[in-house]
Amino acid sequence: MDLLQCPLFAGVTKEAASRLLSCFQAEQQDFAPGEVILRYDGTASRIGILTSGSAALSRVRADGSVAISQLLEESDLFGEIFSFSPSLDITEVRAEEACSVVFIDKHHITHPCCSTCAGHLQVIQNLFVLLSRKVVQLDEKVELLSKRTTREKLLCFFAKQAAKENSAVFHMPFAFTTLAEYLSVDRSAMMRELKKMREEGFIRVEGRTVTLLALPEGGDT
Amino acid sequence: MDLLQCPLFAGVTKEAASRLLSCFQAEQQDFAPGEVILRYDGTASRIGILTSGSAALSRVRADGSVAISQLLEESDLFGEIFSFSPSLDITEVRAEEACSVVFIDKHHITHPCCSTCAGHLQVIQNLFVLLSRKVVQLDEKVELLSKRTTREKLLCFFAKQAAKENSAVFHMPFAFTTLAEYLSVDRSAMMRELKKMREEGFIRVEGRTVTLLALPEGGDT
DNA sequence: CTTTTTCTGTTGCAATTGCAACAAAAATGT
DNA sequence: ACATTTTTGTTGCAATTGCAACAGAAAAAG
Repeated sequence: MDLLQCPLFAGVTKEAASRLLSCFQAEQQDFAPGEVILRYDGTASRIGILTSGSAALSRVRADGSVAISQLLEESDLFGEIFSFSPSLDITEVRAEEACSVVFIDKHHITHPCCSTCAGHLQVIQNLFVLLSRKVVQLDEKVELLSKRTTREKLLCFFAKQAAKENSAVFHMPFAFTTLAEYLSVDRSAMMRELKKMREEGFIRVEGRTVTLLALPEGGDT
Repeated sequence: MDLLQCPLFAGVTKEAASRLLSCFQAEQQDFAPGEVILRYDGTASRIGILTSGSAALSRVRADGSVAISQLLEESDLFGEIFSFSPSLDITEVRAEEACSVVFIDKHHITHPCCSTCAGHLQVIQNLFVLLSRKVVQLDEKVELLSKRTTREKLLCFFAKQAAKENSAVFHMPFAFTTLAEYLSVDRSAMMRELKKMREEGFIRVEGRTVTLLALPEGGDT
């Protein structure tokens, strides 16, 4: 995606946007799949905006196991300001697909260098909207993790995914191994539960295509 | 807390703030402990700002069990815009202590009626800061819930609490029953684990005062 | 087109967890 | 001060889960 067409600059003219970018001292950077985009280390000044590709924010435990905290897609925000003071777990953002990222120092956003700049106010409003979206995403994650059993977590995730694609047949956005890290459950235990659910006729799984045959709970509305 | 001294109006003169409040068509309302402040029902227009007291945003499951999603304190934000489209669970904000709340329609914030209003830009920036804080809180919650075992959840929670009070001896901000709902685990199982941890000499518990005797993991730095 | 790596699928076993049910203690209301 | 409600503390038991270890399938790399 073109940075200037990114939701961050919605409602701002191209000219104003490019002026703002230099005013913000924005830095653009590309990342290959698997590369670490940012490792949280106490430096909480930069806000990252994913302008293309996909990435994951995860906590790597001392024993090496990984818990995916957030899945980041186009126009998502990330950065250490949005994180709690670090635990012993390593917190990092890693590219899933090839990514383009724009870094802006938060200072430039919250303290307008020139409030007269056309579009600055608009950008702040856009950031507000993007941040709201992140809150929604995190809230969704909390809902998932609040489910007591693996089955409930799976059903809730599937229901949300089905709602997104507006069909009982939907596509897994990532591998089952990744799903286990996202739901923060043991992979083999998750596979076992998945098998049970298949046998009991709740779902059908063909590769990464899943069909909800009976949707008990956790969906929208 | 006086609404005009709330972080939302930081850096805004009293005069400008009261002008903005009427411009925003802000509505102030008080709630007694236990009262429902807001039940999410698909009406996603109002942003709530808790100006005094404390409240909890929770999901009530079909079987009646409760999962506390967020604990809200002075100057916290809430509202359906920050929530995922509702599941079958009831989502509600309920007062813990006596609360004062100000409701503002989001429209007034994101679409300035009069961008010339002194302080409007400042309020939007303040909202950005408050929202960032909410993201941090939610991220903290996700970190807690991502822990696999009840023991890890407890230790992580205790470590954070100790960090907040900057002491290995700290005070539980709410009842153990509430803690179980917050960690989304069975209360009796949590008590059992707590007992084990006491016996193994990890912690000491006297009423609502907890002492961390050995802090293994999950703390800050 | 191999080779290597990652992902899927499975299982036994031990440990943890949720559930139900209860008694005692503490807090709350009248 | 007494009655009532809520919270704490406990336990047995069944079910779920994590862990470890593995084999085959699929995907990625060379």
